[in-house]
Amino acid sequence: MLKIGELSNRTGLSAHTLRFYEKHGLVSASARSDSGYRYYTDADVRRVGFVKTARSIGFSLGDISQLLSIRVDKQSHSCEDVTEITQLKLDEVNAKIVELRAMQQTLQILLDSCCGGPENADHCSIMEALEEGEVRHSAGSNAS
Amino acid sequence: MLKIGELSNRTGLSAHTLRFYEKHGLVSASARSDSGYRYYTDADVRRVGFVKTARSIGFSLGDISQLLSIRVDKQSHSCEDVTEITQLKLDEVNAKIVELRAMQQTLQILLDSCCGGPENADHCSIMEALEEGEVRHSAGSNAS
DNA sequence: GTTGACCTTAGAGACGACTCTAAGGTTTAT
DNA sequence: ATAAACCTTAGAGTCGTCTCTAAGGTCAAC
Repeated sequence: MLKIGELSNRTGLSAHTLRFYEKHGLVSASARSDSGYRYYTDADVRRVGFVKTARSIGFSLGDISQLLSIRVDKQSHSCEDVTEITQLKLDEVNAKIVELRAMQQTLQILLDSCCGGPENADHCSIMEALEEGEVRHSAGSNAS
Repeated sequence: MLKIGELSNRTGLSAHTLRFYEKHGLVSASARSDSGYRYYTDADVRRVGFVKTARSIGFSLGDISQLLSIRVDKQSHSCEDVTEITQLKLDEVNAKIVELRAMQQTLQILLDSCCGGPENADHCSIMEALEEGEVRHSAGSNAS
């Protein structure tokens, strides 16, 4: 039975984050002391580990919610349920990569077109390209 | 001299967005009617176009702020100033791509490891991998 | 019996880029 | 003269994931 600070030390997640996860229904302490302190069981610790691993792969808290509800009742769920979530995530990631590659290309073209020197920017080809809107890019939008 | 709705139609940016940009110092109307309506000049329209183009490439509003201040006084700025912003953006984009590719790989490995069938998830290898934390990935974090 | 490290809660703040609302004032067409 | 379509403002809400604060209660050591 760990207190929140001990769990925090063990997982590297802050106590704040653990409470935040609890508020969002991801992980809660199985027990509380009389004074209200959270006490985490080994099962809780494993659940936190699961969340942490899923998070590190890039699953959103919403995804993880779904995965957790599969986890607590694996009998009632199929591998297909799990792969569906995973596949959707992969699709998302792939879509983002496509977007970012378009940005990458455009930025590289702009950089290649400009001398980058100490000359004044009066005829800077990057500025001109932005001015003209003459920027080819297959996918668009979404800043940092 | 265009009113905000006309500019909105012409640029595809909503009037809300144009006002939002103004609030953040990106684009304002050069003139106002007696009753306070914004009137945009051709120069304003070009400035909005510049913002829109830069945005479509992936520059943040902060980046665009910097680019705009170069734009209004190109003499005092060098190509280097412009390429620096662009290079930083490219670095950001590249870093994100690396991150996403790590996620992509991990997700693909997980998908490959699982049958994805209608069997119950009791021995699902994806769930097991998340459980064990046995997930290899070179870069991590950041969900959708 | 007090210090100091720990814990509690509700709620606010941060990031970025919008998006929308409420409560009005103006312009244009009929 | 009235309706419809436009415009104004300040400010709140949205998304996701925390991160922090204020104002206190609790626990272990000395």
